[in-house]
Amino acid sequence: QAGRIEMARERRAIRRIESAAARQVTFSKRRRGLFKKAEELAVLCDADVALVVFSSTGKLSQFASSSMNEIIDKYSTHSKNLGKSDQQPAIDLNLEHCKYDSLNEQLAEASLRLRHMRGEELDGLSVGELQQMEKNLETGLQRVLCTKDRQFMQQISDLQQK
Amino acid sequence: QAGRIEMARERRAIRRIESAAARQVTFSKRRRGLFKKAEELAVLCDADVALVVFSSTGKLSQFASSSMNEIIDKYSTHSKNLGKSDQQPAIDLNLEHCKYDSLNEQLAEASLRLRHMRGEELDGLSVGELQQMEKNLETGLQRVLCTKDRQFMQQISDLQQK
DNA sequence: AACTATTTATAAGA
DNA sequence: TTCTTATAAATAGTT
Repeated sequence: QAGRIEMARERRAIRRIESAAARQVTFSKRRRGLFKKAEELAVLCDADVALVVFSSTGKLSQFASSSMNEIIDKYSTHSKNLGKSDQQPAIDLNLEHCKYDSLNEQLAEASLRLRHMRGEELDGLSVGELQQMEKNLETGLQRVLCTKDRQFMQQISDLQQK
Repeated sequence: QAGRIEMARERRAIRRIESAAARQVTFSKRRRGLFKKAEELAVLCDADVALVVFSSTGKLSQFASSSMNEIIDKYSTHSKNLGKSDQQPAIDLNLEHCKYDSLNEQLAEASLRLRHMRGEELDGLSVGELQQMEKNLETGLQRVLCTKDRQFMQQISDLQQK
């Protein structure tokens, strides 16, 4: 019985189903079963249950006996208080939402700075900003030159050792 | 059949179990089953599954096929992008998710490039890459200097007109 | 915790 | 996807 799972007709080991079609069919069936069980547990036992499933194609399904955000918050608090903090700092949903919004802004800002560094789209900048960039570019250039020289010398001494 | 659930010996309606003792026993049994099913779905169908359960006494159990925080993160992103409709999965969830992922990658890449331009974290770079950067920096510097000069001259001619 | 009668879940096929 | 059906698994009540 070990290594076997619920089945019918034939027994199937618990391993990734290779055929994408069969995997999809099984996913459909089992997902329905899992969600049903989740809800039943919540109702019968007065438990708070949250279930999030992403299919292998990235499609989301979810169930929450109360509010998903509430449960996640509760989970975060709980795991934070355990000190054990499984991974990252506990998840603050609001923080996460902001993250997505600000990601776009940060990326826009970073790529604008990069274009500036390449000397593009400089027209809107003030003289002070241009001077600051000049300073940054000169510093960067010096460091790149130093690093390049160091690498050349390293290569030379490597060759001399042979 | 409606309103009935998996059972044995006797059928039981899906309602909160009043007796605390019986509720606790059922909770134990069903929780085990639910977690098993969750894991099986994840393995068989290559799905990402997160399950959080609080018992009626407030005790936490959890299962996550990968990292709980990662899944919650993913969920947050999705539901954020879904806007109000927090039930039905949207058709382009996958697209949204990819977008978020790639946003992070792009931002990471952009900020690394910026640090390189400032002469930081150069040690991993090849001589060829360093030479390319040197060229870019010099070009950028030239353009910044030209723009700065142009702005100075503009200021002077502005003053002369007054 | 273990048992077991019975109901569900589900794999395969249509 | 849905239906059917044979069979495995889950589980309610009991011990």
